[in-house]
Amino acid sequence: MDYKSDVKPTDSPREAVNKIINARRSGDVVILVGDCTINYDGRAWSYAEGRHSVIINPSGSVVIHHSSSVKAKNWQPKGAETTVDINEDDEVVVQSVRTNPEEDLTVRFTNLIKSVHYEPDADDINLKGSEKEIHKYIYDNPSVIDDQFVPEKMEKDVKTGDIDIFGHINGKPAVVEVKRKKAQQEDVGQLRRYMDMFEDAVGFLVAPSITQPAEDVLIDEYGFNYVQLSPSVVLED
Amino acid sequence: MDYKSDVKPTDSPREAVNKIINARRSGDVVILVGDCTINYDGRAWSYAEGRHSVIINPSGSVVIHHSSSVKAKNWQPKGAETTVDINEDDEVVVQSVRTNPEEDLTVRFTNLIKSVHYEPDADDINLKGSEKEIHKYIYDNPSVIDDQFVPEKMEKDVKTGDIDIFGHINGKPAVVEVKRKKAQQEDVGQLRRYMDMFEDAVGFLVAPSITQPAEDVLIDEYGFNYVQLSPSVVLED
DNA sequence: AGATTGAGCTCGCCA
DNA sequence: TGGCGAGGTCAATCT
Repeated sequence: MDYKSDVKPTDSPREAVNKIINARRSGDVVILVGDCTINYDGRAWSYAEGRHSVIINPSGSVVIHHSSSVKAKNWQPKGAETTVDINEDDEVVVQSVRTNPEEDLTVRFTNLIKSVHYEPDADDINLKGSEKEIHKYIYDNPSVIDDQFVPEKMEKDVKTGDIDIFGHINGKPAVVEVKRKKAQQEDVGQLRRYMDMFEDAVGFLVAPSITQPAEDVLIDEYGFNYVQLSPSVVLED
Repeated sequence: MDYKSDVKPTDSPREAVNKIINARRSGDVVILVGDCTINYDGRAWSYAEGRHSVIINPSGSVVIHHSSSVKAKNWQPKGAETTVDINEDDEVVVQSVRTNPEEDLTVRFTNLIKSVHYEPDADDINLKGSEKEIHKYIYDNPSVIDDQFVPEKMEKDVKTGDIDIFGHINGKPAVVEVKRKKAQQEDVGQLRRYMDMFEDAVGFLVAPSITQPAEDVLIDEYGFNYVQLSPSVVLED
């Protein structure tokens, strides 16, 4: 692998583009750093000027960051057709186009400071906790909901979505909606949509905590139940 | 600005760390590229190994990308305390800690290939469209909802949230809920929550498009109305 | 400081 | 392919 092919500040735009195209042709990730204008047009639109870092992956996906924010300012998901070229004003231009939805992202570098190219790894290793684990924990330990709760099905399909855990309490249908973070009004609404499917059912919202307005609506207005359960309790199991 | 201080593959970990610390001390953005292990522990937890690019901003925010995804694999928002150091095994280690919530992100480089350092810009320029603009457009052009619609208030506070646009039609209260993308069942539920506040009201869901199940519930079950309106129509105005 | 909402959410799963 | 839910969502706004 040739680490010398990165773009340096002294390179002409034409040299820079050649290096970048070569790197992309050999399957490298390319990161460009410099002053640029960014035009995005698609589901929404945006325009920006400033110093950014632009990551171009071999898959065609693009991510653009500015130092002021941890979130990407612009991007293009994998599957986009991404090209790097030079325009009539001798500026390096990155264009990334996707269809369905049709979206166009164009970055024009008025000052390309430098670039980094590197060969991606074949496969990486990833481990993380998920909400599914909490479902399983409750299914295996139904008494955390109610002593009388008998779980029957996880991810039960109904007309308006998936019920996390469905079962019965003393012969009545029981609907359990699980959130791994603080529950809000939207989550109460989700539970209500499921509850509308049944007659005389008992509803539970399970979360590590709940906002006051959400609790008001949940309990006072709908008569559902709140069960406090932290992901950490599940993980320690 | 000294562009020569970037880390090269031939640098020792100790040289690398010195360059990085100097760059960060002078307020530069630092991007590290190499093979690393990533430990995150906080609201959730995760572990990963692989070749990543790590962006460290002067504010302390950190973003970690892998070539396989357009979304950041790990991150730390601005305000985090981020340090770069060397461990007893001569490996470059990035540690980023924040409080409230307490979260720790640690990246250990088993092979730091290279880095890029650059001075961020003082301020960038940003322009983009927002949902507020659509609200204003409807308020100014109420006939897109209904010929009889008379708007009265934008962002009207009610118990369960904010009604986007509130008004009257032939003496009846009218509630308008606006979405800038394809409407789903959740959005119908939101409109319903607002409609529950009034007697004999007329409800409108405004969106560029709507999913079939959402339209079924909206119209057949609740008797509300769907109005097709694209952000692009608003922007052309 | 806490709560709510918007966002080009992306990603994965399943019908 | 479309719909839906999960996510460490973050960032802005207001109370």
